[in-house]
Amino acid sequence: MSNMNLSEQEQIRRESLDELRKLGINPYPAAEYKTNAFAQDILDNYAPEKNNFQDVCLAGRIMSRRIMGNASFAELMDSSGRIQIYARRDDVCPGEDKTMYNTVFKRLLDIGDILGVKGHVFKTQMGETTVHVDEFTVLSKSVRPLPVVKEKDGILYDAVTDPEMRYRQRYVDLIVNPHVRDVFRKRTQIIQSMRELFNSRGYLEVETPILQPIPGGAAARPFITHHNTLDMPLYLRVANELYLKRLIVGGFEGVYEFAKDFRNEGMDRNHNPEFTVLEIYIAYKDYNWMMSFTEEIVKKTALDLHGKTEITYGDKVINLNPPFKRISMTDAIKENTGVDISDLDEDDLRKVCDRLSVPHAPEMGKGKLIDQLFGEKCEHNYIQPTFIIDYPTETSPLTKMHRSKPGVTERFELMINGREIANAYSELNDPIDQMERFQDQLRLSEKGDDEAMFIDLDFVRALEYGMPPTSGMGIGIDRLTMILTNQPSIQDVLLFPQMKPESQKAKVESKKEDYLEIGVPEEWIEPLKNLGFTTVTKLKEVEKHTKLHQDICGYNKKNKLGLKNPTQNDVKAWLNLN
RNA sequence: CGGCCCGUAGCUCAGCUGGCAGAGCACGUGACUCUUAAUCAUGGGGUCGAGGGUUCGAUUCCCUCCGGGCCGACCA
Repeated sequence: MSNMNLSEQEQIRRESLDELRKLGINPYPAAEYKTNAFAQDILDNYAPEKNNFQDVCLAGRIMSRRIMGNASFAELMDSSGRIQIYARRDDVCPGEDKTMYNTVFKRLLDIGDILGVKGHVFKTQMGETTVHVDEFTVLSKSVRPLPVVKEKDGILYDAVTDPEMRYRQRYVDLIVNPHVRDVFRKRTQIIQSMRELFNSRGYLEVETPILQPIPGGAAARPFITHHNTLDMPLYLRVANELYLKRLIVGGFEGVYEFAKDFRNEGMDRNHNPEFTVLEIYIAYKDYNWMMSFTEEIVKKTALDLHGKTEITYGDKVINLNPPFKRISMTDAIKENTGVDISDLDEDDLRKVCDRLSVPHAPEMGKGKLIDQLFGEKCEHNYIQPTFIIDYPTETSPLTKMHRSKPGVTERFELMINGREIANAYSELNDPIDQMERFQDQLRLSEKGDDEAMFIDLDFVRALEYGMPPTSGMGIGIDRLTMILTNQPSIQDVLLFPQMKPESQKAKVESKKEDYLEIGVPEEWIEPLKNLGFTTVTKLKEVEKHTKLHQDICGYNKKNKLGLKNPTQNDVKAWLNLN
């Protein structure tokens, strides 16, 4: 047994496990456990005068225990919430045999175990709604102690806050931090709200490739992988835009996808290597229509979630009630810096950047410089929802030229809390223009812009067959969820945020045979490993066999192993010091 | 990639100027039939993230590494 590596509490729980088995109780039963109640439903709806919930069966995890002599309390947590249970010896054990109460309930159960209970609901003298247990079933034994979080008057004591624990072991976070489950329920609800809206309009939810031969649709560094059979590189998608537009070419009027995208870039509180984007494309619409639709989407999700459009994010109050402010990028820069860039050329823009100490690089073109000015000086100021419209052509290669303003495209981004939440265009559907824009991107790429877009010739071919005028939009679901659930970091709205792997201590251990070969009796192998001599080599590095002998005898005594101590000469022989 | 901070019992955290490793909860044993951060008594539990250095002596000081957080850079 290598129980020596387990903590005391883990060992005790494993012993309880064995004891349960000896009592004929399977700690991991296979059978379905039919419940007929949830904790929250009981708490909300139990009324003594109605005499309801008198034959309930529920299942959940033991979260706390208050063990007394012949009666005990515990708290059971199911998916809906927590409820107190009350077990009395003579109710649980009506006959002579009191084992189920005295031994199983009081001694062998632990915080963290999954338990099923049958009984009736009552109110205690203290007024707490409680399930009086007539019968209980061990449904799953927990052999690893859970962090114990106590709570009184809504204040948590010893709450688990260590981010590493919370993100790496999200299952623990979800168990002991109930509000975390709420966040993820809300995340799903946000997506459901949108899906309802889209489906009610007859738009089609689709799935498009995640493994793409050309990572198109956005300017970003992709993850690359390799397909063995085809012997070719494949990329994890950075966007699904080009595929959805192919479907509009194919004749669907509205298509959407909740897509995981992947970008091989930095990680911080707003960026995770994989993230979720809703992209939606609708034929015969333009970006003006899409702005109104975006307002409707945001308003609906907020209302469905909170019943109001005014939300709190950190120390800010944000009102998501439409209409949202609309301002062109040029006007936004004027509003925030006082500089009118509408007639400036590339050199002038550089001077403006220098004057405002906005960093820029030689390979940046006019569009990039404008983008840079906006990003540095304007973006963070738009706390209330604001549409920034009419982006430079250079950085918008998939967007239709503006119908009346030269040099800009029909594109908008929605800013909330100073961050981009949505991005949309009147989609470029002129195949010849599209091909030229792709070639411009190629030139930028040759100039050193490593995030210029790849050319997708098949996409151009699709446009050549004719795509109806279309507007498309993408919403960053993670960021929207952050705002709607008041979470400061993207890691708080991702169930399993990306983390560096834990250092799995590469445990190189010598085999049993290796120890036997140098003369160590089998019974001493485990103790030696626990003393740190996990390999024969390490053992042989010992210089004083007398010291090792002392350690071994001491270990034997301390752990009450009752083994026969080796002689000094035995130990000397293992080390080959003769 | 740079700056700052953190890593000690299952969990939350103390540990001062280098001198036997601490508390609360949890856990074990005993008492207790409506408790609720249950209570009372009592006991056990540690590779102080890893490795190296200085020192008679390192959880503490120095260096390297690993992991995490915040801020910045990059990145829509």
